[in-house]
Amino acid sequence: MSLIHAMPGHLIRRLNQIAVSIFQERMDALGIDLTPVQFGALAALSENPGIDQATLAGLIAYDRVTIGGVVDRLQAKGLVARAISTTDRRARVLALTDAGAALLARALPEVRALQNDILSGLTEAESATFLTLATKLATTGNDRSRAPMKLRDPG
Amino acid sequence: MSLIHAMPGHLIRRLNQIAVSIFQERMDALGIDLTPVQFGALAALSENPGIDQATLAGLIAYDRVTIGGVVDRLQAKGLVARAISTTDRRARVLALTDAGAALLARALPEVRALQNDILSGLTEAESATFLTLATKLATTGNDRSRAPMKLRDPG
DNA sequence: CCGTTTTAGGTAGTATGCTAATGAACAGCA
DNA sequence: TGCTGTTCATTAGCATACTACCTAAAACGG
Repeated sequence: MSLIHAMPGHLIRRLNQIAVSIFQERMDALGIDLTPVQFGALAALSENPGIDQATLAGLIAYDRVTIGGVVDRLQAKGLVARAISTTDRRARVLALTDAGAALLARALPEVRALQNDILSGLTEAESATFLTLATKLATTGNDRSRAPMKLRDPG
Repeated sequence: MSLIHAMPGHLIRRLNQIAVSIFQERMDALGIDLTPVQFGALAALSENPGIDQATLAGLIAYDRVTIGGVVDRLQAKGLVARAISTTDRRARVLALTDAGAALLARALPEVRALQNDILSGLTEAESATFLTLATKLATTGNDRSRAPMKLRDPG
């Protein structure tokens, strides 16, 4: 094989390409109009209703500019409600609408199932190992990313 | 942790984000104006001069539309020469310019070095395991991607 | 209370990464 | 030869993902 095919960077890029493709394929088959990123935002909002955009971005490690567009589209689809915070007029408070919660409930088991699909090339043991190592990499490398993950209540 | 943080899809997305960030950081420090994608294209062209865009896309698993824009920018920077094929007037024959070859030569050792940086959270043994599993995943999942890798001379 | 700094969100611009559709050209076959 | 199907590249459009910069507003220090 050639220069780049064995490079971790290229391999990771390929894995992401494959994972996104599997996600979209399954959602299309179900008639659910959600991207991986949009699903992530809905899932995070479901567990943390009432947070603002910056907090949401930190929870799922999205860029703060990117999250604006994502929320725009989720709002346009009627899945997320966005309101100016009563305690901080800069902030936009987010929450799932009923339609958003319903769509998430429909998508969630499918997304869970499709995660196994992403790892279908590996055995059970290999999958567990891969997840362990990937988690370790994502954790130790978190600060290297331009949009690091930030959990709430760091106290 | 929450719903999505343990999902392979999200983890892989994070790894890609981190890997791209490390790449850009290093290239910026060196004053080299190259994205990971552009570097991949240069590396593939270095080993396969004279191929057309579709072949290049297949070699490094880029979408065929995407490769057009990538080549546009590489050409604008004077790194790649693009000419209409003499044997197939649809095709665009690509090759590195001298400047492209020189820049690749300068970038290559740095990119090799930075791959270790991407895996710096893992031990030697863990890195080897991760690479083995990632390669297996990328290989078995290749056809699931919208832009599968296609090697030349499938005979 | 006032001035400085930080933070939330936005715009503009660039680069990937995809779909759908189009035009041009090639390849195969009756 | 001519018809059909395929392939190469491009365009338009959409969705991430980032930088740099901007405004408004909050937080902090004296």
